[in-house]
Amino acid sequence: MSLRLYNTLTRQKDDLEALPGFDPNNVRMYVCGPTVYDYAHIGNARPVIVFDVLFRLLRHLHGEDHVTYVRNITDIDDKINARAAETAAAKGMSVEQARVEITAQTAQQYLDDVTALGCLKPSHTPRATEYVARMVAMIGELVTKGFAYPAEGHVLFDVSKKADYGKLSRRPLDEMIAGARVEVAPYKRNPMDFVLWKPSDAATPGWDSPWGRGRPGWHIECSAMGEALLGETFDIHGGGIDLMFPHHENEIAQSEAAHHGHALARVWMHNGFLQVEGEKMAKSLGNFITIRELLSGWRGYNWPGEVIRFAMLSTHYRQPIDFTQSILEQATVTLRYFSTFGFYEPTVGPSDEFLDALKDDLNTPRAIAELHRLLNEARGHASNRPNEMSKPNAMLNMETFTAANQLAAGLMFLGIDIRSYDKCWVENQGRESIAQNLEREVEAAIAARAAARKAKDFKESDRIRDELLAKGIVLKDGPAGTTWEVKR
RNA sequence: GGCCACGUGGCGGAGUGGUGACGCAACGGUCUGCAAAACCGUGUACCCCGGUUCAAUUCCGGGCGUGGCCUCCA
Repeated sequence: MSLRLYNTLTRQKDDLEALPGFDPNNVRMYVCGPTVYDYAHIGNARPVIVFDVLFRLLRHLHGEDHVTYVRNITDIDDKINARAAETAAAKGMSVEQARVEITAQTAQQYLDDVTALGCLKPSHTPRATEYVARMVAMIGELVTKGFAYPAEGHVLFDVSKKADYGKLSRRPLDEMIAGARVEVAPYKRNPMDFVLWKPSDAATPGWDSPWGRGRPGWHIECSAMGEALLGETFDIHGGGIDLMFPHHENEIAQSEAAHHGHALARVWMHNGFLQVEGEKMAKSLGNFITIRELLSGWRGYNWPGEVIRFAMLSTHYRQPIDFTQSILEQATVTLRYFSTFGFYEPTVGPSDEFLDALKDDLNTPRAIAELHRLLNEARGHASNRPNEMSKPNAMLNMETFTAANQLAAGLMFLGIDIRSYDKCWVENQGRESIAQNLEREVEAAIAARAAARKAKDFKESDRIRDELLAKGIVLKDGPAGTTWEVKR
């Protein structure tokens, strides 16, 4: 089965490998990365996780050396400048120094956060400021070719020169103009013309250009970085659905205009929007959740990255997702079950059904359903062998082995290393010391309880069990003896 | 105001022109000193109103609801 991806351009699932120009030895993907001025929030996490799974799938299908993934870092932007101006005033440094400091710091936080969510490092993480020269050159080409014009220190893209402008979002130009609520800047020829370059005053970070000192517009950054690292045409361009217009539309206009009309990307992918507890996430509503916050304490728990990631992948990427404490709790329970059989270093790949689900437009919920099937298979067989069930590190026979192995492989494929999961949770509960001595202590207590039970001293045995329960240890009496686990 | 998505059982969430996956929760049972776990089993859903069709949750139209974009917010 080949990889099919829903393409916003065609509004259907396209077979990636069948698209003209696709080269299996050079698969290229670009995803719009963060603007680094503050902690990334949970909404930012969605595309990162989704396209990380796609990155892993592409590497699996075509080989690690044949896939290039670019996720940019926008480190020049008016919000950053505003933040930098504040910091500069407070610390008595130049705005440019402050900008460099803020963006470096925030970019590192971002990387730490998404790493905690199990995301691989992209092949390249270019910073916009490193490509200003290329942006200036590209803007120059657009002016020369008649697609752009300078006006009052700005350079604007003339959308009327691009006949198919609007083809991604499928909104005709006249309709956009009619519906526009924005006040049109007087120097624009056409209300929908957008900025490629804008002037900077002395207090604002800027670069020299043929049109004076200034800074690039947002859209041109991605066009320049994509071209520099992936070439004129690449395979997949991803991002949140809110970026479809105008950002991605404008990227297409600029890049195609600069590249003799050659397509920018073969497939455009957009992940759905995220809400929190049924509402739009907004600072004003008080439901703004950063990744850092989830990891370090939200609603009383330090949610492991694996849990956040799994919760995110339990909904198909194009569907809207309602991010709630409840989905985190459900993900926690599920991963705990999986962990029973997921402790193996997989020696086989994921099952075919698992891979087929992912190859069908990244259908992670279906892939997860397959993991449940594998769990049941592993369990079903184990249940016939009471001595070997329940305990995480139990020995399995060959039948259960394959299922358990495929389960572990599937989880690893999704970027979830179940082996670190229980450890994570124990640490969350602040029981690090217990984690180290846990096994010995608990085993000793279980032995004492077993002796009490044998002597029919149930008062004592219950006391021991309650004592362990108070420490968060749940005992389970099975036909083959007592096992235990850490209660969440 | 214009354009566009989504609306599946108590919750999460696939999918389909014709017996509606899967998981959690619930319920019954086996087991058990009790409980939990495990195992077996059970029930419950396709927003509303029209239309097309032999047949619609699935296609079309309208409505309602939620959300997105049109304001360099993933």
